[in-house]
Amino acid sequence: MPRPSVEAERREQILRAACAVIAGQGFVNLRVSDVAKAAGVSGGTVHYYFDTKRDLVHAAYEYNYQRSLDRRRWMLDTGEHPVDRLRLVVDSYLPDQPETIEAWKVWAELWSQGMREPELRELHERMYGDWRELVTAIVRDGQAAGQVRDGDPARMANQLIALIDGLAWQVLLGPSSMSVPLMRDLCLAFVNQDLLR
Amino acid sequence: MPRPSVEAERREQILRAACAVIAGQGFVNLRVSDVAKAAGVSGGTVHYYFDTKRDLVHAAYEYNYQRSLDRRRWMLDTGEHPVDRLRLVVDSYLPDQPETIEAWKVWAELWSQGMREPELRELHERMYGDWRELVTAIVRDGQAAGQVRDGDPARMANQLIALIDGLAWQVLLGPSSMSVPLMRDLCLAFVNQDLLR
Amino acid sequence: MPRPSVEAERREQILRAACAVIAGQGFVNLRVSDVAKAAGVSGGTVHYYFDTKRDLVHAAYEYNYQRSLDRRRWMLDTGEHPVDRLRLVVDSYLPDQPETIEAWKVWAELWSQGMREPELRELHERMYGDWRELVTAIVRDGQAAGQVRDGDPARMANQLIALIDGLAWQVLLGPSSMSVPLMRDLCLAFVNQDLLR
Amino acid sequence: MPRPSVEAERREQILRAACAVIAGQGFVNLRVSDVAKAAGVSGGTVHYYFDTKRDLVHAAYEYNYQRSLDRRRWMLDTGEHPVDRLRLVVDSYLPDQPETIEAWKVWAELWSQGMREPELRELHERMYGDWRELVTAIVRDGQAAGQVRDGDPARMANQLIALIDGLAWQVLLGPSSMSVPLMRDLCLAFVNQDLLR
DNA sequence: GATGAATGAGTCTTCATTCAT
DNA sequence: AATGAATGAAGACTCATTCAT
Repeated sequence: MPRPSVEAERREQILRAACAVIAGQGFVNLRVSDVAKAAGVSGGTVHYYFDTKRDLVHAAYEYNYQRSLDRRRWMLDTGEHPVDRLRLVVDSYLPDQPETIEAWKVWAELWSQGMREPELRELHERMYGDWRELVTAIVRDGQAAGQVRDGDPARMANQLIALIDGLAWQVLLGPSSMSVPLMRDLCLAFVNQDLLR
Repeated sequence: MPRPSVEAERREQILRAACAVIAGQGFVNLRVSDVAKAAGVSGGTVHYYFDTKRDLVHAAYEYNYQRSLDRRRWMLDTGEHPVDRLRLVVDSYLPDQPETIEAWKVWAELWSQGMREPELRELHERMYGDWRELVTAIVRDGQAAGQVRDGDPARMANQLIALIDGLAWQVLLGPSSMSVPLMRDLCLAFVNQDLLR
Repeated sequence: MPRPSVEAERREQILRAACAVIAGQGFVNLRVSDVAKAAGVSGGTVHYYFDTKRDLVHAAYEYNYQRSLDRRRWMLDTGEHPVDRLRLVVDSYLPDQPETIEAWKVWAELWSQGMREPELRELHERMYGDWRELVTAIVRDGQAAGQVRDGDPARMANQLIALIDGLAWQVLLGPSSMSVPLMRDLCLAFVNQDLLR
Repeated sequence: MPRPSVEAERREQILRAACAVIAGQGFVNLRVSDVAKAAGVSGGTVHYYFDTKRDLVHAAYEYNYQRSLDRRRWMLDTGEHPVDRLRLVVDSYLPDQPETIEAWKVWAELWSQGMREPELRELHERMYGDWRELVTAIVRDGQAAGQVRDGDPARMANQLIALIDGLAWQVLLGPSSMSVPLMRDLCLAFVNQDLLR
């Protein structure tokens, strides 16, 4: 009697481990045996689920993205005003929780690798495009509600996102030079000054 | 009578090659034999100048930074008004020339690795701190000249830098989604809207 | 159901090969690929069982010692008179069989390396101490049986062992100058003259 | 005006350094650059005097032997009675002075390598033969003087030498288990008991 | 005579991948 | 479905040796 797919569960367990390892030691230092150990399975098992290291890592990037999205999906459906949703975007992006930090680090690895590998670049463009669209939509909603200035919503979204990204890197690389509260402050200041009417 | 030591020259030749390789294929895929080939020397020679691959790469990051700095040093000494200097900052940072793109990619690798290796993090903090200081100084000059708004110049510099960084990543990762002209436009818009009086 | 772990067996197979290689070409010329070839496994496999060349060689020295001990253990339990047991010691130590010669050569390498490496020195001291103790015990038995002269048994044992060692080196280094029968003769003469009552 | 052979002097300086390095870290770990550094010359210079590492090391063994011989030559010409000369042999062989210890260690390396390399084996046989002959001559003198027992002087010399060698190894490898005074004691006891009339 | 920059062959070691069980 | 023993290709690093100066 086949158990209701142990496979799906095991697969996710491995992907979770892979994200933790990527965040912890970076893709450069990732050995599939590390992932195996972190997942509590044998090296052979990892290859049972993922043909190559490459497949494993790509799947992990995808998984990391989906998880991030799931964590933020409520933001979209919340009844909050668009302006508040914009602020939630900022807050939800702050690398201040273990979860968020891990996600950020995995994301950062994808960026780094995406510069070289076309396939990863595509993956990234898809994900980043979604994200851009999501923020753009909020801006557009804000304009419709008369809370956000006129202007190309895509431009505004891009500026906000870039600001967040740039500051997040600063936080990840030098908490002493750029703290999470300061990052938050600078982002919200931008929202107030440049986006709100 | 010692020959006019060829060491400094050869060392730089190797570092130049290392930067090219890092930019071209990333640190992950860098083999010291690649650097050797790019520099037109033997693998042994690379190790004659750099004990380990690690040393080589760290020195390359440092070299990349110094070169970037040298390329921009004129900006500091130019007689331009502070406002124009701010615009030069933006322009000089655009990943639009082979040179700048290479520098950006190497810089990006350093960020990625800096997240894991304390020594590289320190290197990065030193460099990034310099850069932050440089932009802050221009903002301060602008305020003194009555061209730039009041407000904490460090905050303003951080915002501008973060915006540039975030957009540069977008350009490097997806020229189709974010072009250099658009990046320039968004940065200058920020300067006009948020920094200028 | 785990296979009846093949590890112990394979490990020994590799150690056997390592001893053969050490005896055949010396530690200086030992490449782990030689050991692999001699053991009929891949180079990777050797490293699967021994992290480093160093570990491999140390384990081989230990193995060589244990094997020597096993080969001689019967001497201890034999019902022979102590005097005959002393003669057996001499005989069992003669480098006259392929087996004994190999053991001697490995032992000699350990001596040589033991002069530099503290860890090997310790290993040697432990082994050599055992051996010294073993011979001392026989001498003591001989004294109890009234067959061996009075005197410090440890002194006597040390003299006999040193004589054997010194002569064995001569045999190994110059069979033409020192033959096995002559070595035997000189050792037994010492036993008769200096140890027996 | 050619200086009266700087070469011979420089050559010896290098050989002295080579012996020190061999004694200090063993042949296995000897790099010719180590010898160069110890001699205070460049690596190139070592090769100017010795074509290959092999040549260098062989010459060092030879040099070590000659130096040992020079140090002991007075023993042969001394007016002492043969019996006292035998005791001098023992004393001069004790590894108790930095000089003697170094010589012993180099000698030990030669033994170790001699087991594999025919050329070194020959070198060793020549040296060891000399030494054997020297001790044999003293024994023979002693017999002629009526101080030493009858019997084959070569046998006696071989026993004494082997005893010395075996004990010297014990001292070099484990000063805690075999001290120089004890070594001396055991050797002299052998001389008294077995050689003297 | 002496130097030290340059070389490249030689090895250890790592690790993704395979596969018998 | 899972294991882990075994593999072998890949790559960092060492070091004896060469040679232009």
